Amino acid sequence: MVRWQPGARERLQAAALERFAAEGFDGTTVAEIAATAGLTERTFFRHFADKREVLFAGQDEFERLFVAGIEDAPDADPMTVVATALEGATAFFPEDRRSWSRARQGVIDADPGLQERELLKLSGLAVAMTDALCRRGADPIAAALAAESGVAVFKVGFATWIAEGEQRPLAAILRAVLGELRSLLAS
Amino acid sequence: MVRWQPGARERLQAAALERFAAEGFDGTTVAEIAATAGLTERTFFRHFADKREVLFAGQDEFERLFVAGIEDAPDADPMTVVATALEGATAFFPEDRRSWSRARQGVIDADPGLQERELLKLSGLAVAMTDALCRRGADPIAAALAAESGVAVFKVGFATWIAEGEQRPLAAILRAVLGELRSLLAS
DNA sequence: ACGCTCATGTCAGGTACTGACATCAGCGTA
DNA sequence: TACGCTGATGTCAGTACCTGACATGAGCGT
Repeated sequence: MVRWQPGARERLQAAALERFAAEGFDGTTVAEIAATAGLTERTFFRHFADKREVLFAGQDEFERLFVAGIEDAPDADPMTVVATALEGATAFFPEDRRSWSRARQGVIDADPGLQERELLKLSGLAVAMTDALCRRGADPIAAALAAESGVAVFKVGFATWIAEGEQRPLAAILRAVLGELRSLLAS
Repeated sequence: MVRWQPGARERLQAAALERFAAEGFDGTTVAEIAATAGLTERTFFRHFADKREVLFAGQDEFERLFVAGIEDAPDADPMTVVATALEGATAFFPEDRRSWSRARQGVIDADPGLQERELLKLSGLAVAMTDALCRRGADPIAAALAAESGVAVFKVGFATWIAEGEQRPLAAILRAVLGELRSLLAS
């Protein structure tokens, strides 16, 4: 007889998303999530730094993918490098994740606290990209602007991707949004 | 003999910034801040929705200034309109606020929780700008990108403004940063 | 003198989060 | 087999954030 079942972390994540979607983020206590996963509150906090973080595990991997995309891109100006990395990062969001992403985003959009956390993650992404660009020799201001622009394109593109009725894959959307941004700033 | 001194809100804000700078955000309790201001914890929460918010009161006014700048701008493409609004919003940060802004930013940069809140405020700013641009008839995607770009320029410019040794006024810096962004995306 | 308003105080309570210590299955090793 | 180590989990106590309900009392109009 095992004392504890494996996959505690994943069970907690699944339980949290389910409960948040049903009762709302504020309407769900950590103790409830843990109980749903067959664990205790204390164990939840051993797996996740705080209640919000349970929805954002895996972001590190996404960030690493993005940074790797920058490091591996062929020599070019910062914005083109970012565009290349943007392309590569879409591998993190294959088609079969679209409806799951929609559900998760719905939960986040319903709570300012979760939005804060998402913005912090995206900001961390921009910082990591900026650093990676600087390591390639880019000017710091140019690197920061390119990274922030890349994140802005991703935000707008991702929102479009999970919008009702949207059919295009994320990569195609990101290309279109980036094109729009370029023409916007050409004036 | 008065039962309570006026300016409770301002006293709380001053006490909070002082304590945060000295003991750190986490190392300061709301009860301490309130006591420093000669009030109780409960009163603190009547003035500010949560502990973080005490550092961000006044952001609404800044946002209104920004939106007004967009509404009053002469007819032009979205990015030019945003550039005009950016110009006008610098009135919120006159020279004599620079060192105060530096101190406040130092406190924020030292705590992830405060960074989250700052990002949420900036995101709210971008949303308000997007809406204002849409009301002027801009395309939603173009409006969102212009607003996000404007906020990115402001972030980078503001960080430069409060950097050690920087002399230029904010407006001049923002013009330069925007120029840099334009040339970055021209390729 | 009366009552209204409104900022504040007081108190009880819920929830997030943390530190310290206990438990116990699995596993290697003597 | 017996022993002890490891590591995930449980238990418990405690702090701080935040909220709802109710009390207080100065200022003000009537």
